[in-house]
Amino acid sequence: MLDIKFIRENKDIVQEGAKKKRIDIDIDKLITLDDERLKILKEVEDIRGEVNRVSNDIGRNQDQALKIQLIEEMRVVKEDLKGKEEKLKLAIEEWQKLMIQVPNVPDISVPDGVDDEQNQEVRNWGDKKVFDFTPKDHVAIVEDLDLADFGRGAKVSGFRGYFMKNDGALLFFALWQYFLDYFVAQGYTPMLVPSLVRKETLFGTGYLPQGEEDLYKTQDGDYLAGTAEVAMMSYYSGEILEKESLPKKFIAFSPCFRREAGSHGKDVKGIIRVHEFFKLEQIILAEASHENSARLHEEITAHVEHLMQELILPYRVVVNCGGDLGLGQVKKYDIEAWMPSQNKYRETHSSSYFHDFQTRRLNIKYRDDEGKLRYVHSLNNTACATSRLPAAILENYQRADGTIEIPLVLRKYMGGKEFIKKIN
RNA sequence: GGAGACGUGGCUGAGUGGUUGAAGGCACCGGUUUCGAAAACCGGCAUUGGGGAAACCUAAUCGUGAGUUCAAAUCUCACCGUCUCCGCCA
Repeated sequence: MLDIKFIRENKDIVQEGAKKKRIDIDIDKLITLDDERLKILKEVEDIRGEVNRVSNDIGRNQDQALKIQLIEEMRVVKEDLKGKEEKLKLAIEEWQKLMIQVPNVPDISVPDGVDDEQNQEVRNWGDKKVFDFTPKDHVAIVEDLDLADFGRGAKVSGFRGYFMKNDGALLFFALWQYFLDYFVAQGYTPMLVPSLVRKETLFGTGYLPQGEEDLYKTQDGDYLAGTAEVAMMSYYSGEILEKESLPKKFIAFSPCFRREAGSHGKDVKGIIRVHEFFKLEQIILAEASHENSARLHEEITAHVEHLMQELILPYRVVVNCGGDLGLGQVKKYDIEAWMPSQNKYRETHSSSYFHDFQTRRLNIKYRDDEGKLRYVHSLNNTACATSRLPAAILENYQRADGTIEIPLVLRKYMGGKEFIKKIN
């Protein structure tokens, strides 16, 4: 959600921003609605003022006859007020409907483009490994080494269901622990957060109302979140934070649920695209400064790049084009790991910042140096998404004999083991 | 699932129909005092919208939303949440 004042004062910027995001919205119409809203609001407030004044007179007056006369007068005025209040309510509803559709303005550095095809590579790291054999895809690897079970996964959980087992399961645990250790050492607060969340949290983070079809919903009207960001961002909703406590940095772990509606044909095998996975997510709440947000954005991206380098996984960073940005995002980088079997990079991390788009909806504020209440800025980036990251590791670390070399930094989390082999 | 209690400002806590945006306390800010500090004393101190250059004026806000009334923190209803007890489960 943007500030209506900001929208009014920067009409063209907001309209251009929406266009860049390929979102169809009429800002002029919104402003006309806002004019209407303010006009009716003024009328309603004037009448309320009169009612307040006269009511106070009635309370103080001892003259019974006059009292009765004033009460009668007010009764008539109230009739008029009722009609106007009804009009105001409708005007606000229509206004709000449009307000929540107004996207945040993308940063000037965001390239123009329709979808992820037009995302631009910013940099890449690592040599794509040259295999002297035909590398297997991660599906074949996990099946050959008995690291996952998709057949029984589907039997038990349905389409895209999976079990991780043996060293496949241990690899997940190793990655979580490795990433967690790193972020805790960086001063991040470790959190285990709920996946089962209330509707308001998804509105606040901008996943609703637009993303309804991608979310699982319970019979009680709650939802299963697709990321720990949802619960973590809502953690401080409605609160006023101490400026000295900012930036707050969290490394939050949770199961993640995604319906993947509309992508039925994509990645139908394996653990690249699943309905349920686990993720460590970086979430930051910071003071309201664009420079600060932009700096932190680079920082949360750099953390992941550092870890990818430690894992020796070739990757590239792309800056997402306007059309590939979410409603609230100002700018987003995707970090994509090299997948040898597909001969292309695949997204493993998504790093974005929002300014106060989320916190305005969630009502998270702090008091600045002048004592003024301001909405904090929010940012988030994937830290470690299992399953995608282990899939990349398995493919990049496979050997001719079918075994997997365990990345050096993960060995201590896997009992010192160097290779993943088939257990007989 | 059943029964009950409760939800007031940054915190605490009064307030059951009429200048109550809300007493008192804590915290915070300014001042007096002091060599300096503490203590004490004096003063200030909610948010949001609208108008205004400003002083200031005005409307709304006591969990949320409806309702009763000339007038609601206060009465009614629904919802959300918290707590206590019982039941169920671990």
